[in-house]
Amino acid sequence: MKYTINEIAKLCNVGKSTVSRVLNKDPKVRSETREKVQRVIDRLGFQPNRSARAMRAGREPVVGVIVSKLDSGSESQTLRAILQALQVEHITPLIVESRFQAEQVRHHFQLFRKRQVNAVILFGFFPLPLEIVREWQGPLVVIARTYPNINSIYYNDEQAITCLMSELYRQGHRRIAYLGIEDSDETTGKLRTQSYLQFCRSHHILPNLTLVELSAESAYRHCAELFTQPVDALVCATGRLALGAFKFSQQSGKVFQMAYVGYNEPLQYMLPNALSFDFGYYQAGLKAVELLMRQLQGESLTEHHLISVEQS
Amino acid sequence: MKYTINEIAKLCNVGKSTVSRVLNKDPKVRSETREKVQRVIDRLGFQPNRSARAMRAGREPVVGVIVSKLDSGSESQTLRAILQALQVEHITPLIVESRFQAEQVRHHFQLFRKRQVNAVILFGFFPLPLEIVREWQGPLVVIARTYPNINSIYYNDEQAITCLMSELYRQGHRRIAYLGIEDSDETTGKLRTQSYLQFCRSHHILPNLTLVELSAESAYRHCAELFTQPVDALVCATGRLALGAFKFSQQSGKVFQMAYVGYNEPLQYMLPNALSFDFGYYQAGLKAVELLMRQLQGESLTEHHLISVEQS
DNA sequence: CTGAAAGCGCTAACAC
DNA sequence: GTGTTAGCGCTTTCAG
Repeated sequence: MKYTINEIAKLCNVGKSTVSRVLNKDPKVRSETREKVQRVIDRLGFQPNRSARAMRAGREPVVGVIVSKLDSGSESQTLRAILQALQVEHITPLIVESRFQAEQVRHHFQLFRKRQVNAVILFGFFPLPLEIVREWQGPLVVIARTYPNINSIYYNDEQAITCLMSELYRQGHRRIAYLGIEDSDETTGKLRTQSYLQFCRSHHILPNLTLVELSAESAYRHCAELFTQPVDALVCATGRLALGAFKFSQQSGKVFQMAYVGYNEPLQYMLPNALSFDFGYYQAGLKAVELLMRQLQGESLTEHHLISVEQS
Repeated sequence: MKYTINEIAKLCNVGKSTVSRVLNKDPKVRSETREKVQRVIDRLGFQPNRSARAMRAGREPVVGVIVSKLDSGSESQTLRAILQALQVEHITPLIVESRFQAEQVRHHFQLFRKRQVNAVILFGFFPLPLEIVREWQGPLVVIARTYPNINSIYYNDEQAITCLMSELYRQGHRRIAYLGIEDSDETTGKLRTQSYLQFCRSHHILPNLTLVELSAESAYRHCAELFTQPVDALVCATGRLALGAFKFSQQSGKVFQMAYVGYNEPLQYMLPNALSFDFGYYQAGLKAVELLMRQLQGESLTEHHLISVEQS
C-alpha cells in the first residue's frame, strides 16, 4: 500500500539514490534506467513521503493566510486565487480568521511561529496598526493596505471612487451623495472620502456625505442623514455599507442610483443595475502569492503593487 | 535562530532523549531536570521540527476539506468550526472548493492522494453520486448528506421544514407556499418537499409548490408561479432560493411572510422578520472533526450524526 | 552514469 | 530517571 524509495529500488534492481534521482528529474540518469524506474513508480502509484522530503530539505513551505472573514465576497475571491496559486507551488496554506481584530492578528502570528510558518499573507481589510504588522519577522505580503517597507498589494482607492463618480456623472446624475468610513481608517476611509470630495470640487458638485462604521447596520442607521437633501445617486465606500443603504432604500422607499466599491454577490444579484467597482480581487490573490514567492526566494526588495481592474 | 533537540541537550548537559521526553511530557523525568530543560527551551524559543516529528511518527496528519463554495454563509460557519477544531488537534487542513461539481470532487480526491492526505471532510451541499464519494478510500466524513457505510453529519430536513411550517401555522398563516428543489436531489430536494406535503396533509392546507434549481435566479424566475393563488407565507428550501424569492417580492410588490432553511447573513439582515432555521452549522463542523478523529484513531464504525438546532 | 553511505531532527527501545 | 543507539524516508556527497 505505502511504498518507500527503498522498496522501489529493490524492485527495479537499482540503488535508492537512482530512484531519488528519477523522482527529482536529475538529468544524469540513463533514459533507459529512468524509464524502468518510472514504470514501476507509476504502476505502484508510489508517492515519496512528504515529511521525509521536507525534513531533508530543512524546511517545509507553509504560508499562513490571515483573512478577515471567511464569508466575505471580496476576500473569498482573493482567497480562492491564493489557494490555487499556492497549490501550484506545492506550498501548504494555513488559513485563519482575524474577524477584523488586530489582537487576533497578533495571536495568529504567535501560532504561526509555533507552527513554523515561513511566510504570511495578511488581509488588511480593516485598520491595522503598523506595530502589530511589524511583529511578523519574515516574508509577508499585506493585501489592501500599505506600510513602509512591507510588501503589499493594494487597491487604487482614488481610481475606484473617481471611476464610479465619473460614470454616475456621465449618466447625468448631479446630486451624488457619499456613504464612507471614518478617517481613522486610512485607506478605505480617508482616501476614498478625499477622492469623493476631490471629484465634487472639480465638477462643481455640492458634497453630501456621511461617515460611518464599517458595518451594514451603521450604514443603514446613518443613511437618512444624507437624504435630508435630494439625492440622485449614492456612492458607498464598501459593499457592506451598500447593503445597509439598500435596506434603507427598501424601508424608506427612496429611489436612487447605487454605486459601491467591492464585490458582493447577493447585492449584485439584488441590484443588478448598481454600479460596482471590482478591484480585481482574484488578480490580487495571484499577485500576492507571486510577491511572496519572490521573498521566499531571497529577493528582499519591497514592492507595493497596485491592482485595479474595472467592472460592471 | 533555529535550534535542534541536540543543541538544547548540550546546553542543558543532558541527553537528547531527555529533551525529547520533556517535549512529550513523559512523566518519568525528574521535575528538577524537566524544569532545567524547559527553561532553556523557553528562553531560546525552541520549537521541535515538525517535519522530523511527522516523519518519525510515520504520518503527518492532514485532513482534506472540500467545501462547495468558500463564500457561502452556511458553509463558512461550519468551516470555521472545522478549522478551529483541527487546529486544536494539530492537524493541517487542506481546503479546496468543489463549486458544486461532482467532477471537481473526484479531481480533489486525486490531489489528496498525491499529497498524502489522511482523511477528508466533504461538504455535500449538492447531489453527489455515491460512486464518486466511494472513490475516497480512507477516513471520510460527509456533511449534509448520507450514504450507506459512510460517516456523516446530516441535517434533519424533515424537522427543519416541519418546524418552520408549524411556526407559520401558529402565526395564523394558512396559505403557505413552498419553493423547493427538484427530487433528483434526495435530501435538500425530495425530503424537504415531502415534509412540506406531509405537513399540508395533516393540517388541511392546500399545497402550493414549485420545484426549481438550486440558484437564486431559478427561484426568482419560478416564484411567480406560486402567486397565481393567494399566498400568506412562503417557505424556501434554502437560503439561496430565499434570495431569489426576496427579489421577486421586491419586483412584484407581493407581501408575505418569508421562511427558509439555512443561514444567510445578508438575507437575515435584509429580512430580519423572516423565519430561518439554522441547523447548527458550527456544531456540525465540530462534530465532523470529532467523527473524523475517531476514524483516525482506528474505530471504524459508521455513524450518522443528526444535527439540529433551532434558531430565529 | 550509478551505488554506498552519511546524515536531516526526532522518538523509542534498550541499557545502565 | 537518564543516556546511548538505531532508525523513520529521503537527498546528497563521494567513490567507483
